[in-house]
Parts: sequence; C-alpha cells; structure tokens
Amino acid sequence: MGRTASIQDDELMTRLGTAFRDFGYQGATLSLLAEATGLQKASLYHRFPGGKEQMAREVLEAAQSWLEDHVLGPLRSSGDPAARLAAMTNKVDEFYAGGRQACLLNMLSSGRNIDGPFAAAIKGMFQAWISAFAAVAMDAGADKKAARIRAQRVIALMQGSLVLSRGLGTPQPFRDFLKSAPAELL
Amino acid sequence: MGRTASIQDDELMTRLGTAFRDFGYQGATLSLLAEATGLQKASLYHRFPGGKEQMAREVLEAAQSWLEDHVLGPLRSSGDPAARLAAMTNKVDEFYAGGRQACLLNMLSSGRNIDGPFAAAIKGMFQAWISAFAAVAMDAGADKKAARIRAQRVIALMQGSLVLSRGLGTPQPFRDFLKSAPAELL
DNA sequence: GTCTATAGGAAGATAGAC
DNA sequence: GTCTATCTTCCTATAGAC
Repeated sequence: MGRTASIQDDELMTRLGTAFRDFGYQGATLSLLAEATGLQKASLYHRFPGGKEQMAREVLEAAQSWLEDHVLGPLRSSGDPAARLAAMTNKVDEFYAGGRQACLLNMLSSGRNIDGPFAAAIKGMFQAWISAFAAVAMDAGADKKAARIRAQRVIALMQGSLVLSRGLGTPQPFRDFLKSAPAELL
Repeated sequence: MGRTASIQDDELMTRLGTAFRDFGYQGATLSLLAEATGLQKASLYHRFPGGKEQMAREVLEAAQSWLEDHVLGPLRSSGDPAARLAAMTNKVDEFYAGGRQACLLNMLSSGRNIDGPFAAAIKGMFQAWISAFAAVAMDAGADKKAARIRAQRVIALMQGSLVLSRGLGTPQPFRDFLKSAPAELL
C-alpha cells in the first residue's frame, strides 16, 4: 500500500473494460467500478480526474490500440489471406472470451452516448475494421465493391453473434461465427 | 385531465418501449420515462406498481405479442416461402424504423439483467424467431441442420446490422441486411 | 497513491390531494 | 387517473488524513 500503485495500469484498464462491457456505461456505477478494480472511488478519481466519462474514454482508446495491434496489423501483413485471418481469429476469440464477453462498441452505443464523446471513436473503429477486412477480401480476388459488402457483413455477423450469445446464454453463436468467418470473407 | 386516461395503453407501451430501446434499462430513468410518456412519475407508478422493472417486463411482453402477430404468424402461414419472408420483412423494417431503432432484446441483455427477470423472455424470443426461420428454410428444401444454422445466422446478421447501423450512424447496414435476408435463408 | 468520510444531487418509490 | 410534494437510497464527486 502507501504511495505505490496497488494495481498495474494495463490490469486496471482491463478490469474497467470488462465492467463497461458487462454493464454498459450507465450500468457501470462507480461503486461497481471500484469493486471491479479493487480500488476505492476516490482512488479512481485520482487516476481519472474526469470521472467515469474519462474512464470509458480511456478504455475505448485502449481498445483502439488493441484493435490496431492484434487485428488491423496482422490483417495488413503480407502472406496468404487465409493465414492472416486465422492469426486474427485467435486473438478475437480471446478478446471476446470465446463469446462470453460483449463488445464495448455495442455496449457504449446506447442513449445519450449516441452523439456523445464516444460516438466518433466507435464509428472510426467499425470503419477501420471493415476497411481492413475489405482489403483482405480484395487480396483474395474480390472486386472493390463486393469486398466492402462482404467485410461489412462479417462485422455485422460478429456483432450479432455476440448479441445472440448473450441472449441465448451460450457462446455457441459466436463459435459458429469464428468458424465460418474466413469462408464468409473470402 | 381528472379520472380519465390521458394516454392510451398501446401508445403508452410504444413510448416506453422506444425509451428502453434508445437508452437501455439503466439509461431509461423514471424522469426520462415520464417525459417520454407525458405522465408524471407517480402516474407511471399507478399503472405499474412494480416500478421500472414491471414497465420493462410489460414492454417485453408487448414485444413478444408483436413478434407472434407480425413475424412468427406470417412465417407459419402457407404459401411460397419467399412471399412469407417478404411479408415479414416489411413489418420488421417498420419495427426497427428502417434501422434507426435498436432492438429491445439487445438493449435489455446487459449487466445484472443477464440472469435477471428478462433473460428467460429474451432467450425464448430469440429461440422462437430462429425456429420460425428454420421452418421456412426447411419448406424451401434445406435439411434440418442446415436450416437451423442458416436461421441462426440470419438472426445474428439482423442484430449485428442494427448494432452497426447505430455505431456508424447510418441505417445502411440494416437496409443491406433486409435486402439480403431472403437469399441468406433460402 | 490510497484511504475514510461526506457533500450534493439524481434516481427509484410513496403519500395524499384533487 | 393524474398531479405536487416528499422520502430514501444510490450515485457522482470532493476533502483531507496517511
């Protein structure tokens, strides 16, 4: 204890992220966030003077970095399109805990947030992901328009399979998505 | 004013439903619900002694009736599978306001509600919708297993296209879904 | 950097008049 | 059946000790 951090920065962000993904922005109360991180509310305010909104913003930025490093990067690498997709698929599976964890982009899209401080970041991440998929599809021989349509469809399938997994109480829909994703895109 | 209802029951349910779909369960505060319906909080409690939870439950039940009447019913009717799908598609387009309105099943799936009073109803509605789609696919010649997989995929696509429409700020993904849905299923 | 304690306000819910 | 007024609880945020 004392002057030294009781929780590492990336572990802190991970736990905050999990809370926002499980409960949404309004559902993730400061008490809940405190319990999830093992810190007291006042300690959270020390690290995030902007309060809950800043926490969510930084979680979103961390997700953006994760997306760049583990999804967009690998998708841009050279090599067989199918292999690039496979490399990404494993990371995505991990990230969504095999379908048991919701997507932050969905959970932060509700209500006032819709034209709030998260809207631009969410839109940008969706667009970047779609563009990266479309590029892979084009490398596999699809024309520009078809590639874009397929890419958007795969993202919709992913999001929908996560919604369905939560609603049905089983990760099966997400598993099905992961298995079919390469074929859908290529 | 006085002793007579200032808002009709179905209009009341529609407005409550819209509020829950726009803001989610936690985001739809009683003040917001009061403003959305034109009633005061105390008036809402008169009609829903169980408070917000009862409101959400009854909205969910109304959605269940709507699903039965405008989706499951038409899908079960006799006739060309493609025609049955088309009849339903128009209603779905209306219901989701062309992609501008989120799905209640997604918006009520977060947080504590996950094993709360809505989970069973949500699961049941997803299952019923999937089963109805699967039956149509089988009528169109698919075998049982393939029909079920395709049906689940179409539901995932629908949910995901709604998520994406919100995230991108344009109803285009949902429009694309509606156009491609029959081909996806048959 | 973390904590306890608390201020200030919004949220859910109720009482009682009309 | 709807309203104004109010109660209680919870939430966001801050103060100040260690």
